[in-house]
Amino acid sequence: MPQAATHRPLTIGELSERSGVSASALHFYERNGLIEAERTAGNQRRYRRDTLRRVAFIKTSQRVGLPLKDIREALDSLPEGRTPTKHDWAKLSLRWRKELDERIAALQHLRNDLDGCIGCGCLSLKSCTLQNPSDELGASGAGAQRWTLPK
Amino acid sequence: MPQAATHRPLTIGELSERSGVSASALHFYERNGLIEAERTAGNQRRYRRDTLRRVAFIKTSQRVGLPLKDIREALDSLPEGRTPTKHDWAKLSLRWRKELDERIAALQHLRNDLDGCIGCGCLSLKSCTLQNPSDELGASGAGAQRWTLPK
DNA sequence: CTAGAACCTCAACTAATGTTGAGGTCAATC
DNA sequence: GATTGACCTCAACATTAGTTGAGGTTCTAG
Repeated sequence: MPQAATHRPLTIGELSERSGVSASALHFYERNGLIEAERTAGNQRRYRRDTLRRVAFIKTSQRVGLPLKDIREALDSLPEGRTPTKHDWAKLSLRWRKELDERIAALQHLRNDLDGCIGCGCLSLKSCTLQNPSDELGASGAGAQRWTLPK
Repeated sequence: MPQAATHRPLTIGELSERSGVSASALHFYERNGLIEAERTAGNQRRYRRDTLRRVAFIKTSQRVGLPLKDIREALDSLPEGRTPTKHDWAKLSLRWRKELDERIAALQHLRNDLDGCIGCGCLSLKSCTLQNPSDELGASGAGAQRWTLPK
């Protein structure tokens, strides 16, 4: 018995339920170029099943604090039109993991500083690396700057 | 020679320059109860010097992703009216550090999952802890939930 | 074939975190 | 004592990440 049903494209309701992302958010992602859909003759959306993985990636990336703009850029590295292979995803994940590592390092740095800085009650504005994060993060590569909040 | 000048309250321009926070943002923080100021006879703001530390705390907390609402709650634990002592700040910092630890732990967890999950290209929605963070984070205490993005 | 669930678009709204500008006042210096 | 930079308030705008609702269409089950 072939599992034809499991290859049927997903309706927006199905994608929403399976991904835990509301239909309105899916519309929003589409408007912003994060996902795409075919249309039926009657203009309803039909999603390729790998869109599920795409949405999962979006959710996961958001959970670690990335703005959609950055997520879209990353997704742009996936092949257009065809279902991404394992290799495509792995390549993407590698970059992502690197940034995650940097984010963790930055937070640990922050925590250590907190111990010696706010923790002791000093919170000196002049010398405190928490207040001048560019000194520290800048030295460890431009990439880390991406993780500081905008401004 | 006493350093009378160093105890003079700060104008908004001075506070802005020293803290690196724009005057309009300081206005905003005041409207939202994060900082406060005395007024001169001519209605201009004058900040106690410890407001500098308060603003530093706000900035630092924002850098690790906390919303102003939470920051305000934390600051509410500081004494009203008088300059907080070292002890006041230390108490506050202790709580903050705990949350920071939890955030780091959650991110590390996320990164480890990424290795085995997106990293391998599976990103299974059913079983992946990245997709169902409540399973994991929920088990390690309600506090960790605070760190997942709202929604 | 028809009822009702699911879907469509478009516009308006929300919330957080501010910025910008208009129109007017204060204060420190020449 | 006038000028000029710093300050004041208030309202409107910006951005991100969506949600809500109105009004209309499509799909599927009986």
